[in-house]
Amino acid sequence: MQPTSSKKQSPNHKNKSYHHGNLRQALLDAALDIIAENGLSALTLRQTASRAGVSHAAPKRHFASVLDLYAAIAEDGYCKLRNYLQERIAKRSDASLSQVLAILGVAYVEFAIANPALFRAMFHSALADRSTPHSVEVAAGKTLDILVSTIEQGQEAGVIRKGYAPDLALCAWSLVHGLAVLSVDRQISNRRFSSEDPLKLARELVEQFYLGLRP
Amino acid sequence: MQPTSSKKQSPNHKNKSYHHGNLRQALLDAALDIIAENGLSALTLRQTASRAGVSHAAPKRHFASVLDLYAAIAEDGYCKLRNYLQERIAKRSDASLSQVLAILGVAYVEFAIANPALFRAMFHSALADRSTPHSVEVAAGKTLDILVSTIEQGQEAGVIRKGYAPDLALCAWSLVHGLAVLSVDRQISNRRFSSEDPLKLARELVEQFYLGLRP
DNA sequence: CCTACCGATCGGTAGG
DNA sequence: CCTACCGATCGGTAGG
Repeated sequence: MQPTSSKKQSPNHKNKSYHHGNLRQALLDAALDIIAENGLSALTLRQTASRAGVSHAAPKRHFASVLDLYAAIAEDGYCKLRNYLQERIAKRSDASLSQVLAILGVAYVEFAIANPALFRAMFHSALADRSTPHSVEVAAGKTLDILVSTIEQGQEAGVIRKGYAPDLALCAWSLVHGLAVLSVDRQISNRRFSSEDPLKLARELVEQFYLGLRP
Repeated sequence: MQPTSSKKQSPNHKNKSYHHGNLRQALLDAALDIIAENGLSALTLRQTASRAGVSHAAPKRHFASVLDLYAAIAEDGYCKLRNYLQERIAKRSDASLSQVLAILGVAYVEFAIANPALFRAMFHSALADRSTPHSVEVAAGKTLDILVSTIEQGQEAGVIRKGYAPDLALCAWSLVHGLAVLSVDRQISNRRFSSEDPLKLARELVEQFYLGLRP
């Protein structure tokens, strides 16, 4: 996967008027750059506008507040995550349902480590304080559906134990989400765990603990 | 467990001079109140001082910056978490090592849900952006040691599979940390999961998935 | 989408 | 630990 990056301006095309082809996307890219470089607390509308090369009044058309900006980042992030998960499954079309579950779990951690700023922003608690916008709910639901439907198929095939599929999905999600969060927040690398590579640990973890999903 | 709360001033004792018996603790309590009410982004030194009833210059003696304040909250939080985990184990002195592991896992989620503001602050990514202060590392290490030593004892007793204990501890930690984070961030209650009570889910989750720790 | 303003709030400091 | 300042930055808005 490729890191999100921003091209400030078109190189030789009418530099005088800053009318972007897609200012909204430019602002989203700029926001992720800011978060990646200076952390979540550094994200302001003014900084975002400045980095995107527009005046501080310009973002108003697209994002009424920083919370709206966060929501857009989260929605975009869930879409990217969903695409990444689906790509990973598509590459292994011969995999069994149990293997697909493992692939999803590892891919989730991969995504978080490859896009730490995006991942942090997606789960930033500022979003949770207010009621989550509907657009974010929808995007998150679609992404989570991949996991739920895989589990349901596994139940039909008899390789996953009975139970309410969304609950089992939450268990599987919690496991890899915890590892992803601890990795992104540097809680792991700072300590004395043997595996310097969190992905290696993710594979072992998924392999061992997803036993809890079997009949 | 009792929520952290702050007593602003002594009721009838020399109200003119705001010399607290323990300003540092009063500031920590005020900070948690602010986070609980208005979120992490609302925490500033000035607001903290104001809520503690002192001038905005007063905190300087105790916390040079907001990051120092966060570090102190995190250090305090790890100590509280450790005490809570040990209390929970002490109440069930007859439990087997496998049961102790399950108790620790559920208690971790309980702590997060009972102290959401503290839990969020402990893992606030602002801490992770900078190198974690040594005092926080020490407090976190002591807390994590409860889990590691339990696993080591379980390995000696033959009820936990072989392997580098800190790695196994990280697996167990990731599982409950993921559920705790998703609960605190309201990612669970908003969706279609059946269990309205995250603690009920935590018990099932720990019971099923800690199977991955068995030989 | 820009410039030129505004009031509010922040961290910081001098002096007591 | 307080008061009284300071420069910087923020979100917001009027007018083009």
